[in-house]
Amino acid sequence: MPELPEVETVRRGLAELLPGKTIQQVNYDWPSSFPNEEAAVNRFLRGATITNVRRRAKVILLDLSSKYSLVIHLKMTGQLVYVEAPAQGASVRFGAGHPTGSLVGHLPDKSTRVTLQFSKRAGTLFFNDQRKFGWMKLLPTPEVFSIDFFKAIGPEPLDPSFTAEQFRQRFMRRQNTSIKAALIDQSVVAGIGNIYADESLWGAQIHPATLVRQLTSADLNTLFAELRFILHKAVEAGGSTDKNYVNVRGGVGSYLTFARVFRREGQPCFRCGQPIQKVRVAGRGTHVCSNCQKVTP
DNA sequence: CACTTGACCTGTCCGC
DNA sequence: TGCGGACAGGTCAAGT
Repeated sequence: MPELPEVETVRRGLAELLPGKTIQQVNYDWPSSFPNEEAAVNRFLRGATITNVRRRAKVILLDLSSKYSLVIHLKMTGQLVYVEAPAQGASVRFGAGHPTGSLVGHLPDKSTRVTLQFSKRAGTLFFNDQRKFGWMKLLPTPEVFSIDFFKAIGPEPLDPSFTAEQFRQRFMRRQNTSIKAALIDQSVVAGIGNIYADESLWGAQIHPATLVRQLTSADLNTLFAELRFILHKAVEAGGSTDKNYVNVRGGVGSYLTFARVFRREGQPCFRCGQPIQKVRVAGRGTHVCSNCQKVTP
């Protein structure tokens, strides 16, 4: 569920909190969540100071003074939550900022996979991941972008130098698939998942099942503009909290209060008033107004 | 090569 | 109330 806006929100939160902090203690309980050799952890993570916090696609990079980086993918249910307390535990106001109120939780909990405790009582970072799809990998900083994951990742959609022309070009080799499948394909453009694919396709009035080859240049130009608008709006809102997503303080994102189709099945379309439908496209639950998002003939 | 499907996991919800 | 199954959807491996 964390897509570009959620991961960027987490990155910003970490960037305010972590640089200058030194990792004193590391605890982990699930191999696939933390696939690192004990020796490497001792040499390059314990005792290292965090120097920088970066993002590429849906991945967060914590650069370390050891010249290694902790590369983090949250996948579906990953959370990075910081508390100003030692690792033995602390209360967190989960859901803070949500209109229905907040829930006080305690960390670590049963979804905690990795705990990083900082020295000089500088707090604790918890990596929680209910479904265990996410991971934290320790890699030499100069080599992080050489791993298989990054080799096939497309450009950053919010990079100011990324143009509509380049955006259209990226779809050339995905002519025979649906526009939704192409949009969530990370090798075409980075960072887009189910929420912002549906939202931007509604904005561009394109039905998600439309084949790429059926779209005109004008359609793709509109989609490019809508996608950038939606992603900017979502970053501004601190992302979307559907089920699991929280920011580094346990608070929720508010984009879904602006959402036009996502999780609005049965409710009236803001453009034409017809009920939003939930269908299946590219193997994903897909929200669409079939009245005003026409399949291009 | 282009494209689709299943696996990885756990929690929630729905029908019986 | 419990129980099985569908569903949630990011990425990769294996399939057509």
